[in-house]
Amino acid sequence: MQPVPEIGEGKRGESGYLGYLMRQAVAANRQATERALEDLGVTQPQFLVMTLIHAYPGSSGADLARAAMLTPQTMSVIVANLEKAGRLHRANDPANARRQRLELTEEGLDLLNQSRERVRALDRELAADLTAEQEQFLRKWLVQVAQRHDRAT
Amino acid sequence: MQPVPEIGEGKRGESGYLGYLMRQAVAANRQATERALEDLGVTQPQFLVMTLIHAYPGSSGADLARAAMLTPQTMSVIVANLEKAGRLHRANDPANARRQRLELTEEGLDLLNQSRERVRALDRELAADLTAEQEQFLRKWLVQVAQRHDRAT
DNA sequence: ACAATGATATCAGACTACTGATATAAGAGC
DNA sequence: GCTCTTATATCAGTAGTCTGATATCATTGT
Repeated sequence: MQPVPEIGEGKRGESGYLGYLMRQAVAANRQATERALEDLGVTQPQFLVMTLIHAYPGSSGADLARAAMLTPQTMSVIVANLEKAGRLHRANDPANARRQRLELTEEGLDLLNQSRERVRALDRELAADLTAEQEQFLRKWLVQVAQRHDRAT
Repeated sequence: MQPVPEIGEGKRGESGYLGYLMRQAVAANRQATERALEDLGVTQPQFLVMTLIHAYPGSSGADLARAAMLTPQTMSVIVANLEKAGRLHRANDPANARRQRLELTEEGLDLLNQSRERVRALDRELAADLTAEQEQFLRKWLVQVAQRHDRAT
């Protein structure tokens, strides 16, 4: 009663939907990432948001939501969890009473630096078996896929 | 204060983390898929599970969880929502009192057929600009990424 | 026959992620 | 000045996803 194929076989292999294969690969990569960050208590979305705040300090929640392709509501939850853990703090924006400037705390910056190394190592593995041409083709295709559907929104 | 790059620029373009670019592409594709299935009231995970049940009728929740690389608990939620919507029903397994055989209802099968066409159309777009060799390379790489991290579990 | 192990389903709690609705602040146009 | 639109933040509700814990059924080993 379990004729369910293994990864790499049947529809779960090279003959499956491209969309399914992408999701399968991303899911595997996400699990590997979360395992790597587990002992730091950092999730993948939290790592992404800390990275963004570090790159663009003083951004608002709305800014971060746009950058991460998430809704402001979703970002608000992630930011709240990071704040609860003492990894960022909110400051008033002198020019706009509605805006909240988000900045990493010392602890947040420290965690980000530790996390970044591990994530980078995982990322290098992804391209380990590729030639420079293959990697470039891949990157271009991934960006195109994101752009195509983004425009359609 | 919003120097946040557009998709395709800076870290969100070809120079970004491969893992990030993959996620960005998958997120865009998922949004396109959910928009295409919106009026049917079918989500992407629901479409996946209906497809699996159709391919392997009588599977248990645990079987489906393995096939979809999800935990049994997650699958239980999706199955419960599908059941609540009248798209599948549970039947007793004569050989195992614990197991529940999952099967699509008429309505579920009908929805699956409508959904499948739309998803297939989107999937063809993904490969539209690729040569046969490029597509084959891509498929192989995606499967490899999934397999690498799956083995490490 | 019985105990240990494994498989299945499910409860509880947490984090992401969405839509929809609401409230308030800023900016634009008149 | 006043309104209309836009931007921002947040509340409420739903769906998907995880880990951890429990309970029950099946199988295996002795």
